[in-house]
Amino acid sequence: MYVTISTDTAAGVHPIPQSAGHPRARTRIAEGAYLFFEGDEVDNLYLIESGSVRLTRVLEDGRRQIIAFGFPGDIIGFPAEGLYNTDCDALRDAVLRPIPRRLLEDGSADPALHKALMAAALREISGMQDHFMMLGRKSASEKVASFLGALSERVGTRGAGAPEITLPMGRADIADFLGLTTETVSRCFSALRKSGVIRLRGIHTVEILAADALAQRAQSQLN
Amino acid sequence: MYVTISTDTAAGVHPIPQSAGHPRARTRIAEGAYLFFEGDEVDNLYLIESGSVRLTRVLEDGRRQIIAFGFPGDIIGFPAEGLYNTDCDALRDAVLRPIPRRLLEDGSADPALHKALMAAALREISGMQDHFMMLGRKSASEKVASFLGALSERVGTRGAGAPEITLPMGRADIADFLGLTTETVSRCFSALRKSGVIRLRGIHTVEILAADALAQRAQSQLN
DNA sequence: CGGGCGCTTGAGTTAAATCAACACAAGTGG
DNA sequence: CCACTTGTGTTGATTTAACTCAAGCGCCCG
Repeated sequence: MYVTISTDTAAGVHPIPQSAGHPRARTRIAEGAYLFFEGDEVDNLYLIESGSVRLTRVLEDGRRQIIAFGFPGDIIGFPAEGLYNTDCDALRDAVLRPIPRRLLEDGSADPALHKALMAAALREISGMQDHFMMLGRKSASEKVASFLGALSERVGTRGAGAPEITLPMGRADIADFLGLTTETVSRCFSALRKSGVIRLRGIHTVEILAADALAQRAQSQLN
Repeated sequence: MYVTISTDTAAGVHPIPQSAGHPRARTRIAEGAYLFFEGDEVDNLYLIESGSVRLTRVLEDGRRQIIAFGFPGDIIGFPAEGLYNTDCDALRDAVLRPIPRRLLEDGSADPALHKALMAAALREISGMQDHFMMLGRKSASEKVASFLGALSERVGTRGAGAPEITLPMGRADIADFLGLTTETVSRCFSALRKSGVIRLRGIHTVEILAADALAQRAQSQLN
């Protein structure tokens, strides 16, 4: 999840063929369990079918950066020099479809899937570039607003009432994704709440009362 | 240039075949000239043969983030949904080998090149993740030290004397790459100079007097 | 030689981090 | 069933790293 990929873009243009990979095989990981670690040999990529995961990098001294959150429809586990380049664990119980690595590297075995994987990798590059802009050049409140806006696009419900997001991650995860502290994230949530842009229905459910105002705040810091 | 890609890794493992693309064709761009803009249709990727380029994204209000610097051996211009996702202009006069986009997307035309391009894209993803860690979780002095260390690895000279880097970019570019201001970058350079880690021979030439100390400072802020 | 741009340095300000306390819910065990 | 612990989130007070504003310097180029 790289903050700008809309559901349309992510799922629509190059859908993963149903027949892909091991058509039947599924990998299940329980909340908190790890799927792989940075430096492990890559055997499979994974298509997330349900649940959500967290891709992290850690510095020796413990500082952590969340590289991405993975939601249903996302493909995770692209190798660099044959190795995973992040840790991956489940935020919520997840079901994944393994896709053998050779289908990424060898175009002849399944051309359609190969193309879809390639497109996913390229989309990942593009999405990460938005994340750069966010990490490097946005204020705390802009970051949080951008994050909520992107999540709303990607995994929000769009029913009759106000759009709603269920956050599978905690404040600390959001902080580590945005390059902030939990306190700052919390304060930004509070500010959005107090100005009527969002409403919190429990800690993990965000109602978006004013999507336009949220979009404003994602680009300029008019409190 | 994504801050951790060593020359070995970048050039060694999956070299771009000499025959690639239009074997003879070359594109030349003069210092300051643009090669492409964000949103342009991608016709070619480019292998940088000489010179250096700058890949940037700009926010409506003018805030700028440099996504990457491109040096000889790098491949730039990976499309997302068929479009370039950054602007690209030359820091120094550059010579580029165009590689038709279809050779990335169609594996059958030139399998070896296709594989090499795929590997380059995957390496790019991995490299960007290091950049995330840097933007999100490192202090200004750590960022600058990391940057100089990475540049030294990538384009430094390693002769008899002290290793040396020729910076093709100005302080403002470094700032926009690291998510800092020019003033802060300048102060970090001065701090490194005053503590004897580097020496400046003119504004664009950095001698690394203590590579070990530089590496230290890239990970922990012992001034 | 003069002008201008890019770099450096200093002083003051500010956004976010840090430090600290507290609230609240969920889970545990007596 | 209630005390107690534990984890997570919120809020407040204070500190600090980096930004902003401002001035000066030096180098390149006409």
